[in-house]
Amino acid sequence: MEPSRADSAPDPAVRRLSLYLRQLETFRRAGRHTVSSRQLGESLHLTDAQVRKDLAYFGQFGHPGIGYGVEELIGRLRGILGTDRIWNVLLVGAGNIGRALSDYRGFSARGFRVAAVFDIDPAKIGRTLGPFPIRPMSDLPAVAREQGARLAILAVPADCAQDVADQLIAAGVRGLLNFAPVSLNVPRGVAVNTVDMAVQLEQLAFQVT
Amino acid sequence: MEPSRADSAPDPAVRRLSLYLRQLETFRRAGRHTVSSRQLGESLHLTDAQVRKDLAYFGQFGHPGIGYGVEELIGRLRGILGTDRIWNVLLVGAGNIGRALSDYRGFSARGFRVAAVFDIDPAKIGRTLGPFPIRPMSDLPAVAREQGARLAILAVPADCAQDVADQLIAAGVRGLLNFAPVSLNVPRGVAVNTVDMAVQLEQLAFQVT
DNA sequence: GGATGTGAATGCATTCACAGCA
DNA sequence: TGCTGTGAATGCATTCACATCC
Repeated sequence: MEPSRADSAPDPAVRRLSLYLRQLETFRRAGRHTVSSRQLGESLHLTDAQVRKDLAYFGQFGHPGIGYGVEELIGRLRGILGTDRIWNVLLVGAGNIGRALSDYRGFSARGFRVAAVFDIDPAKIGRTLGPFPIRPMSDLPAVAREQGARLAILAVPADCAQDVADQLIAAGVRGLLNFAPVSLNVPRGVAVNTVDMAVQLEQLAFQVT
Repeated sequence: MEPSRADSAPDPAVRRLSLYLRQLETFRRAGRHTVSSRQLGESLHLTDAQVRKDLAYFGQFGHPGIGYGVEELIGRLRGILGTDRIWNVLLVGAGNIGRALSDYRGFSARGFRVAAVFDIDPAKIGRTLGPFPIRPMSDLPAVAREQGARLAILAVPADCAQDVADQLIAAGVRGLLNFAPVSLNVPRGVAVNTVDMAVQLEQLAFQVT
């Protein structure tokens, strides 16, 4: 039995998969060909057992006595996460955060391509954000279909985030990366990931106090 | 016994405290004076028991038969998180993300003030980022001391993040909000919170696949 | 020796269910 | 009746420890 995708891996394990991939790419840049669970773990402040267990949920990728092949494991993890192909991502919100994300190099380096930029503010329509024309929300259904976009980034003010989310979902988007400080309501089958910067700072304030 | 701060609350509970605070402020804007654990939980997709247990780690804030006083609980949570006063935050990195964060309204609304902006690139020194002069890293120790800054935001490229982190810690910073896609090594007593945008998208890609 | 993969044991967070109070 | 606070029970993730293989 060698599931290319786990039947039921713990959620935290899936989150760490991304970190393993990121770290493996660093090892590869450093010219390493093989890495042990202990080394991979130490670089991320995790135990070796944790690393092995996480990877084992998804298959048998290691070589006893040797460790894991860096190149090999990168390929496996990409396959599991689904980033062995390019994802077109829609970006809504041409404000400060939208601008920063529209040409964030970290996205393209990891298989994500911002495909189009939208805004709800009529005053911004027709202007550009870097190389992107800012499009009205009315273009959304057509563009989403053309680009086959299943992911979107929400970089709009809190008070219109739910409304925009609804429109994105109606246009076929299945995963939302939300930068508005609100808890979104979405139907089953749609994934949401909210990044609230103020919450992040609050957590630090608590720990530092 | 009524600990204003829990002796040992689960980490996940502390993270949710920030969400409760955010949601309570929304309830307050809506004019509500009281809220039950069930209502607070539903708005965040949590169970009522979870809400009560989380809050109970920190004290007895509720009124049986009534619920929680919105204004009262906001004050308590601010006190626990340490955001009942203004935090001066240093920002390093005057690129796209740094620019977006330097005037993110969500920070000031929640008790955080960007106090100064730094960059390692000599070409940027002396220029401005919005209202902030971009300062050289050599100014860091003095500014950190003057402002009493214990928190900092790292918005620099991955390959210099560790170096900048070391300098910030040497300057007395105790909490780092890191936007570089790397795992930072810090001494005990320093808190790190890494936000990796590509990792966030990867998680969505996995769930959507 | 050096490393993986994995059942068993541990530890921790969530949920349950109810006593107690308004 | 409505709601909180909390011990007890459950469920889930992590860690341990070892059989297995290079």
